Amino acid sequence: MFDLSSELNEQQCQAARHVEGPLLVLAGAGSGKTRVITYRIANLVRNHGVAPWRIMAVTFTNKAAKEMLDRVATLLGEDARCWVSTFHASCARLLRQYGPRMGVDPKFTIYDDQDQRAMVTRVLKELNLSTTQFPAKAVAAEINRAKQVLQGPDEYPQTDFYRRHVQQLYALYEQRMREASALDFGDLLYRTVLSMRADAALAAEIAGMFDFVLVDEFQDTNKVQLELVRMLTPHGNICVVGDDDQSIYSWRGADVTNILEFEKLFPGAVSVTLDRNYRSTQNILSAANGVVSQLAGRRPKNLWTDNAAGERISVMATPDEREEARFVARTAKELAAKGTALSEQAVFYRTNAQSRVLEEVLRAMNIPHRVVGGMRFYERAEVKDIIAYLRLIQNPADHTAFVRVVNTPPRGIGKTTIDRLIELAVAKECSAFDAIDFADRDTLGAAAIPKLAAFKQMVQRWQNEIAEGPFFLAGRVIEDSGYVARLELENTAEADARIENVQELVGSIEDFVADAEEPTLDNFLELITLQTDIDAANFNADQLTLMTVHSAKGLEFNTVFVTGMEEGLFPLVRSEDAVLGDTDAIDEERRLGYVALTRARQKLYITRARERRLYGNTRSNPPSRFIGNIPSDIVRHLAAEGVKTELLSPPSTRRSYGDYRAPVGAGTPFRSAMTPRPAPPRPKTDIWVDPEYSQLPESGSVLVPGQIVGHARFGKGRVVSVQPGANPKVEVEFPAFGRKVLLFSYLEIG
DNA sequence: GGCGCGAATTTTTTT
DNA sequence: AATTCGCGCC
Repeated sequence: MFDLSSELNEQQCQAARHVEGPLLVLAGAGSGKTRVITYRIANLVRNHGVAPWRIMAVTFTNKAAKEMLDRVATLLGEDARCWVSTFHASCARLLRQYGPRMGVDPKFTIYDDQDQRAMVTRVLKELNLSTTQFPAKAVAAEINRAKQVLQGPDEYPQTDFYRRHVQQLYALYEQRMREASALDFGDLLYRTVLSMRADAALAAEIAGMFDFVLVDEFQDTNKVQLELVRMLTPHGNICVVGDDDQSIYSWRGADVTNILEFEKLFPGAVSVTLDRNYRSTQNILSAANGVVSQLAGRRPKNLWTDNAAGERISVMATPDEREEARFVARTAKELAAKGTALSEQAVFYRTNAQSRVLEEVLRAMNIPHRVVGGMRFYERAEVKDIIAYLRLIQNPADHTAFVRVVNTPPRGIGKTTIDRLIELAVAKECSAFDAIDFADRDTLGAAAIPKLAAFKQMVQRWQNEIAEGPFFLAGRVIEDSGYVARLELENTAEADARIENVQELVGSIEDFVADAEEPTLDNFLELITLQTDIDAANFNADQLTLMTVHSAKGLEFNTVFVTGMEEGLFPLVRSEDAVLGDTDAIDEERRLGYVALTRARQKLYITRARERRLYGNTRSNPPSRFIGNIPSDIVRHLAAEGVKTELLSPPSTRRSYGDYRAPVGAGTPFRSAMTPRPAPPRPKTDIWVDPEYSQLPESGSVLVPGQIVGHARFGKGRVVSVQPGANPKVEVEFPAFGRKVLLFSYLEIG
């Protein structure tokens, strides 16, 4: 017998023990959610004789899926394999398996947002619509939104001029996607649900595969996902886990009511609240509770802990964002010296734009750091190019891939040629790739035809070698297409960096081939489109982590810096929202604030800049209302000279933060919180000056000629000269490779 | 087919 | 401020 009670607290145990019928687990931050899920699975398997493969667990990220799988394996052994994957991956798998019955080509290619936008742009062109009136991005968003509420082109409301055109675009988009054998992310869910709705036998067959279904992060599910979950669980054995206080993706279609009204949606549901936190100090929890307790309409829970009070929350006000960054850098360094590894510390911000100054300062101070998010590896142009070639091999109808590489590197196939070829393809009702065969002198320029034919032959040659696998094919592509040769010719630091990225891609394909059970091209392509986060592997290096609050969800660190805690920035408010008094938007910011604070285990620093430059202009923001929501007795206001500063702002005499307390009760116009601060006279000492780092030279100049630096490919070398700029370049002399001009960011500084 | 200039755009982004 | 994008011209 598998004993739950010795491993779990009472609530956890109650949840893990639950067997049949709907179960809602409201799991506060740090309450041992994953533990409950894995123990519940173990309980089902060990104590109730459920076959692991009849349990389906759905998560949102591959990382979460992997972690769950690992932890189940720890409890039950490697062979106890349940179906753990993301919503999208599950659907992709079903669509491949049941393709013909679902009206989908089982060899479909998955289009990411970029590919989708390219397709929308094409359709816009085809319908001769202006891209200013109908921005591809907005149209794509509209299509995604429609799919999230299960509206096809026919159901799409044509209520006004704009929507009538979007409807046309949507319809043609769907047609072209079908012709390209392509599915966008939204399609994966939408098509699965649609087919199951249309075909009761199929729905029964799929639902019959699982006896128990479990959904993690349920507060982030949207309507299609809910529908899918319902169709998968006619038996009612559905367990969802989530926290409405951490719902931060409503702008992407996530619908909190799914979790708020779970009992209504699944009658007879049992709900368990996990409100004991094992992660954070009492003070950190009190701070987080302060921020979130202002919310109306949340599921009641009061996170508590047995942990010690811990340090007070440090709140630091700096003159500007540069000083803010220096404070963070210096503090992180000090803490590292005292034993908190950099990898145990993280810096959060509301918008990616804020990372820039932080990066500059950290770089100047030689503090190892990594930025999560931003441009992802698989989204880089050169990586997408090579992948587009691979996609074309697998699916020559893939329109976006074709257009992307038919003239990359340049092989004399111009815009006009491509446009005419697409026209021809539309006329012949085939893919652009196949249309090459129909090209004659009447339809295309005489010079273009042999070039296109040669391109087609090249791709077909690769297709004959498809069985050799992705690693072999990637090598072929790089060689035959002349892609890297062309970059080598350019001989610039940027081109070299791109070559390195291509090589890194090849390396990752090699890893895939070594690890995967079935290292086919198809599997590789599916993996990389559905799995975007490759840097997870490097998480162990001793580096300070920088990321947006959104990407921080689900993670925890010993020490957390939450930066830019200013009205307007965090909570981030666009002026239109403020005029409307958009309480929903502010509520979501509040939950975001809650997520940020609850990531910290031991130490929490909140920083704000009195003046900040953003998008070209300087503005001075009052402190975030969230700071005012933290009980003042657990806050330590930092300013000059560390310790003494506590005395600078005793709460009784100077309510400098209290002035910005959020309006009480819903409906209070947001504006009232924005009332300009009456600017209390502030003592000079309130300005924190760091004697050591304030005089730092501008970024890039930390390198001086003669210095020894490292490089992944060329090893150690000596700096010859430095070219400053947005992307600083460094000329380095390598013993074995000679002089190279390299991008600063590719160098390792010892 | 490539280059260059002006204009627009800048919240978050699990897949 | 900075980067990206699209258009127009050579």
